Amino acid sequence: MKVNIFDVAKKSGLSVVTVSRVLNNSPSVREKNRQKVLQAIKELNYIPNSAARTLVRGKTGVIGLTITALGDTVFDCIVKTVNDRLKQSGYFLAISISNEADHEMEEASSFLFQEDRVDGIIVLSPVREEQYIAELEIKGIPYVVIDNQNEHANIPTINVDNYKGGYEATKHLLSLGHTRIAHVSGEVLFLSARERQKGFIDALADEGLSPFLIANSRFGIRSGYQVMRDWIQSGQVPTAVFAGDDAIALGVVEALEAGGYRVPEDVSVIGYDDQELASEVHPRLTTIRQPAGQMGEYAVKVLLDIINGSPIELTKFRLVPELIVRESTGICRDQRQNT
Amino acid sequence: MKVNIFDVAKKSGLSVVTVSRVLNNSPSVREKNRQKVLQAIKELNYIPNSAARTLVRGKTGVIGLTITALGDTVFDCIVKTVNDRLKQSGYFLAISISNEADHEMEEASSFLFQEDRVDGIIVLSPVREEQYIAELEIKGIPYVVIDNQNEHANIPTINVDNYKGGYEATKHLLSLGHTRIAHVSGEVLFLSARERQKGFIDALADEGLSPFLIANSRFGIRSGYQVMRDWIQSGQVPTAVFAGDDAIALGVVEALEAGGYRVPEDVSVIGYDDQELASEVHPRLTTIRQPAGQMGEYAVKVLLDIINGSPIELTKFRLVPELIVRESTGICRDQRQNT
DNA sequence: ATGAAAGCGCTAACAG
DNA sequence: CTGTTAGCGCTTTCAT
Repeated sequence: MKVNIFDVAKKSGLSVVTVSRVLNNSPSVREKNRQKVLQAIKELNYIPNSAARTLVRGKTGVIGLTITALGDTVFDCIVKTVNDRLKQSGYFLAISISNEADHEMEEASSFLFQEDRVDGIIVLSPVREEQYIAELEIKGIPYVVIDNQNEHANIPTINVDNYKGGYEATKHLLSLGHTRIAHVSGEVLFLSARERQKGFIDALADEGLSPFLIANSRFGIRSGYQVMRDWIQSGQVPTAVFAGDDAIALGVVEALEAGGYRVPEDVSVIGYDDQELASEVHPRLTTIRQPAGQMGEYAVKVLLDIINGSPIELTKFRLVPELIVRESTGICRDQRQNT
Repeated sequence: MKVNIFDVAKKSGLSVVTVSRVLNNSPSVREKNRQKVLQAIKELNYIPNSAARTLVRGKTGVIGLTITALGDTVFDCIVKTVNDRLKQSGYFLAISISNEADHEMEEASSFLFQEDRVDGIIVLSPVREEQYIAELEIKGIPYVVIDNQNEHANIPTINVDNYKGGYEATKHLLSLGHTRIAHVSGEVLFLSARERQKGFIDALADEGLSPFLIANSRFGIRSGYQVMRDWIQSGQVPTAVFAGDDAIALGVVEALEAGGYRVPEDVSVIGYDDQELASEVHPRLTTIRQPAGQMGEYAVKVLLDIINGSPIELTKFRLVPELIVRESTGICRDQRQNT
C-alpha cells in the first residue's frame, strides 16, 4: 500500500539517491534517467513522505498563522496575501483558529505551537498577546505579530497607524464643513480604538474644535445603532459621525434612517476598515481602508528575514491607512445653506 | 541549541526509552523516574520533534480543512466546532484557504494535499469539487465534504436540506397570510440555490399559488438591492420576499426602505443562513438557520470513522435547517385589514 | 520497570 | 552523473 522511495528506485532501476535528486530538481541527473524516475513515480503514485523530509532537513517548510475568528473580510485579505507570498517563497501556510473562549491559560497553544510543526508563526491580531509572545519566545519559534495591542512591546510587528486613520477620517469630515462631529468608538480596551479616538480629538483640536459627542461603545452594528438612537432621542444630533469601524457605521446609518434622517444629506457617517460590507451597503460607506495586502506582505517579509537570519534592519512597521470616499459623507447642510 | 530526547535522557540519568515512555504517558514508569524525566524536560525546555514522531508512527495527528474564503460567519461556526471536536479526539486542525482564483488546474492542491501532511481532510463547500475529490482519491487521503455541489457524487458528505429550507421559509410567509410572494435567488449555478428555489415553488404550489416574481440573481447585498429596486420601479411590489441568503435579504430591505416601504409592516422579508449579521441588522432578520455546529460535528465523526476503519453505517448526511423568526416578517397587511 | 537495538523515509556527504 | 553510507529524532520490539 504505502509506496516509498525504495519502491520507486527499484521500479526505475536506479538508486534512491537518484530518485531523491529528481525529487529535489537536482540538475545532475541524466535526462533519460530523470524520465525513468518520473515514470516510476507516476505509475506507483508515489508521494514523498513529508515527515521524513522534515526530519532530515530540520525544517518543515510551513508557516503558521493564528487568527481568533473568521468572519472578517480585512483579515481575509491579509490571509490571502500571506498565502500567496508564502507560496512564492516555497512555503506552505497553515492557519489555526485560536479559540479565545478557551479556558484561560489552559491551552493557549494552538497546534502550531505544539512541538515544532512550523518554521515560524504570524500572529494575527491576538487577544492575549502577552501569552502568545511569551510562549513563542520560550520555544524559540520565529514570529511576527500583526496588529498588536501592547504598544511598548519590543517585538517584530506590523501595525497600522490608527491615530492617523482617526485623524484623517475627522479631517475629511472637517473639510466637508462639518463642525458638530461625534465619535462612536469600539472597546477602548483595544489600543486601536484608543488611537483612533485620539486622532479624532486631535484633528478637531487642530481646528479649534472639540468633539460634539463621544461614545465609548463596542464594535458592532447594534452598538452603533443604540448609541445613535439614544443621541437622537436626547435631541443631540451631530451633522457628522466618525464610527470606530464599519459595523458601527452601519448601525449608526440604520438608526439615523429609522429616525428620519438621511445619510449623507442630513448627517454624514464615516466608517473604518473598509470591510467588504462597506462598499455593498446603501449608501456605500466612506471609510478608512486598512492596507490589508501590505500588512500581509510585510509580515511575510519580516518573518522570512528572521528565519533566514538575514540582516534585519527593521522589524517594526507602521503602515498608513487610506481614506476611501464613497456615498455616506457629504457637504455639511449648514454649509450648503450658506452658499 | 536544539535539544533532543538524548539530552533529556542524559540529564535525567535514564534511557531514551524511558523518556519516550513518559512522553507517551506509559504507565510502566516508576513515579520517581517519571519526575526526574519531567524535571529534565522542563529544565532543558525540551519539545518533542513532531516530524520524528510522525515518521515512526505513520500518522500526523492533524486533520486538514480547506475553505475558499473567510468572511462567512456560518463557516466560522463550522470551523470552530470542528476544531473543538477534533481536539477532543486528540487531533489538531490545520486550515488552508484555497485560492479559488488560482490559475485553474495549475495548483488545485493546498499544502494539505501535498505530500502527506494530514491524516484526513474536511473539504468545506468547495468550488471545484470534482477536482478536489479526484486528487484526494488518487492520493488515498481520507476525506469528507461539507456542502457539496454534485448531488449524485457517491462520496462522504454532510449536507443541509436546502429544499426543505426553501419550503419552510415559504410556508412561514404563507402562514402569515402572504400570497404575493417573490423570491430572489443566489446563483443558480449553486445546487443550494436551485434547491431553495424548488422548495419555494413547491410550497407555493401546495397552496395552489404560484410565485409572484422570481429573480435568478446572485448572492450579495447589492444584488438584493438592485432586484428589489427594479421591482419597485416597475410597480411590482410583493407583500413578502424570500431571499436566497441573508445578504440578499439585507439588500432587499434597504431597497424597500429607500423606496418608502417599511419592513415588516408593508412587506415581509426572510433571509437564509442566519449569518451573524442577521441578528444585528435592523430590523433583525427572520431567516433559515444553517445547522453549522451539527455540520462540524458530523463531519468530524464521519472522517474519524473512516480513518479508524470503524464499521461505517452511513457516510452521507442531510441535516435539517431551522426557521428563526425575528423582526423582518409579519402578518400580511391585506390580511390585517380583513381582521 | 528499564534499556539496547532496529528501523520509520528521506537527504547529505562522500566516494566512484 | 550515480551510488554507498550515515544519520535526522523518535518509538517499538525484545530482552533483561
